[in-house]
Amino acid sequence: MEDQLEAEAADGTTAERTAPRKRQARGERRIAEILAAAARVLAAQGYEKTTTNAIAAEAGISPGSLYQYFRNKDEIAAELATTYAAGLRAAHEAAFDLTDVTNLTPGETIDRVIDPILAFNLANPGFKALHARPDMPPGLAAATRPIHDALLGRVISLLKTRFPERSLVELNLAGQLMIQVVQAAMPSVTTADADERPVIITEVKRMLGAYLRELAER
Amino acid sequence: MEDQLEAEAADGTTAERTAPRKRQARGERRIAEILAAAARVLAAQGYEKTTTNAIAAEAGISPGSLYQYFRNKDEIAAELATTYAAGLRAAHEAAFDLTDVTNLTPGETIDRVIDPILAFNLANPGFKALHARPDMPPGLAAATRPIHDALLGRVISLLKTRFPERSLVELNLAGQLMIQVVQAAMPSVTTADADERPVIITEVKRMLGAYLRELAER
DNA sequence: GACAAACACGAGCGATCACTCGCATTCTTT
DNA sequence: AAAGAATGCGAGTGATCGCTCGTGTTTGTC
Repeated sequence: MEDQLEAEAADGTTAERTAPRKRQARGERRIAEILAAAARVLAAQGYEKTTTNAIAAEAGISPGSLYQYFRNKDEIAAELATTYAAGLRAAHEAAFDLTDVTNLTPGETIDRVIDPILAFNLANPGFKALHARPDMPPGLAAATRPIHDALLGRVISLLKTRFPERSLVELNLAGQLMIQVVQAAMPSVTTADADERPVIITEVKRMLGAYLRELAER
Repeated sequence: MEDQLEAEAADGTTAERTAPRKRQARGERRIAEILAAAARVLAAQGYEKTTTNAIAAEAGISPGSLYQYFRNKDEIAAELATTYAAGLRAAHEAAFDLTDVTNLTPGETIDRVIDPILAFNLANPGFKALHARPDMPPGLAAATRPIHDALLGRVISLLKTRFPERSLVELNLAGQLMIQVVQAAMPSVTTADADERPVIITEVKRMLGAYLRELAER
C-alpha cells in the first residue's frame, strides 16, 4: 500500500487520494475503530439517538479527534452505509452463481437470495439502523439507496429469467414487494431467540414460495 | 354533552373526568385542536423530529398553553395513539360482521380485513408515524401495543375458524407475518399516486391469498 | 536534533428542545 | 360588579447535541 512514493506528482487531481503527504497508519486504524464503534452504537441506539460523543467514547477517543477524520455525523453514517453495501454485495456474489440459475428449484432460488441477506443482518446488527429509515437526512439516503437498488436489480433479473412472459412493470412490483416482506420480517428474526429463528425464516420463505407459484399460474 | 351539571358530586373517583369543577368547553376544544395539530405535524415530520413548539404553533397557541392540557410530549402522542386505536377498531367493527365469516371466500375475507386498514391509513396519515416505531420511549409503546394486539387477535381468531386443524402457535406466526406484510407495504401505498394504489394493493392481496392457500394445503 | 505535519485532546460555543413560571386575560359563579 | 378559577401567553431555564478551537503530543523527514 506504500508502493507509490513520489510517482503522484504528475497527477494533480488524485494527489490527495493516493498520497496526502506523509504518514497515515495510525489514522487509518482510527478510521476503522471509529466506524466499528459507530456500528456498535448505531445498532444499540438507532440513528437519531446516536450521539457523536457516544461514538467517540465507544471508540476510546475524544470528540474532537472524531472530526479529524469525518466532517460530521452524517458522513460517518454514510461511510458505514457504503461499507455495509459492499459487504452485502460481496456476500451475495459469493453465495450466488449467476450461471446456474435456471436449473434451481424455486425454493432453492429463494434460499440463495434470502440466506445471505439474513446472515448479513445477523452478523451486522447496525445495518438495519442505517437502511432506509424514513427520518434520515437526504444526504444519507443517497448513500443508502445503492444497497436497495442493487438488491432490487438482482431480484428483478432473477424474476425475468424465470418469468419471461411477465411484463417488466409486473416483475418490478413483485420484486419490490418481496424485498419489503423480507425486510419487514427482519426485526422479528434478529430479535428472536436463536432457536426460534428457523421457524420464522421458514414461514417467510413459504410465503415467498407461495407468491412465486401464484405469479407463475396467474 | 353538557347534560350533567351537578350530578357528579356523588361519584368522587371519576370527578376529574366528568366535571373537574366548573367550565371546560374552551379547554375541550383546545385539546381536540392540539391533537389534530399534533397529528398533522407527526404525519409530516415523524415522531423524533416533531417538536412541542411546532405542535403549539400548528395549533395556533403558545408552548405554555400546550402544557395546560398535557403533561409532556409523550402524553400527547399517547393520547393520539389511543384515539387512533379507537378509530381503527371502530372502522373494523363497522366493516366486519363476525357472524357470516364462514361463508366468505378467502379473497373476500382478505378484503374485509385489509380494506379498512388501508382506508384508515390513508385517512390518518399520522397514524403510521406513531405505530410501533422502534425509537419510541417505552411509555408510548404501551399506548401503541393495544392497536397491534387487537388486530392480531382478530386475525388469529379468523384464521382459527378457517384452519381449525392448524396449531395455535402456527396460526399465531402466520397472523403476525401477514400483519407485518401489510404494514411493510403501507408506505408504498400511501406515498404512491392515487391511481397507482390499486395495483399495489392487489399485489399485496395476491401474496396474502397465495399464502393462505399454501397454509391450507400444507 | 530541528522542524513541520499528522494526530489527539477536551472545554466550550451556538443551536435546539422539552418544559416552566410569572403574569395577563377570559369566563363562571355569586 | 366582584371574586376567583380556567385559560392563555412567551421569554426563559436547564439539558443535550453537533461541532470547533486553542493547545499539546506524537511521528516522519532532513
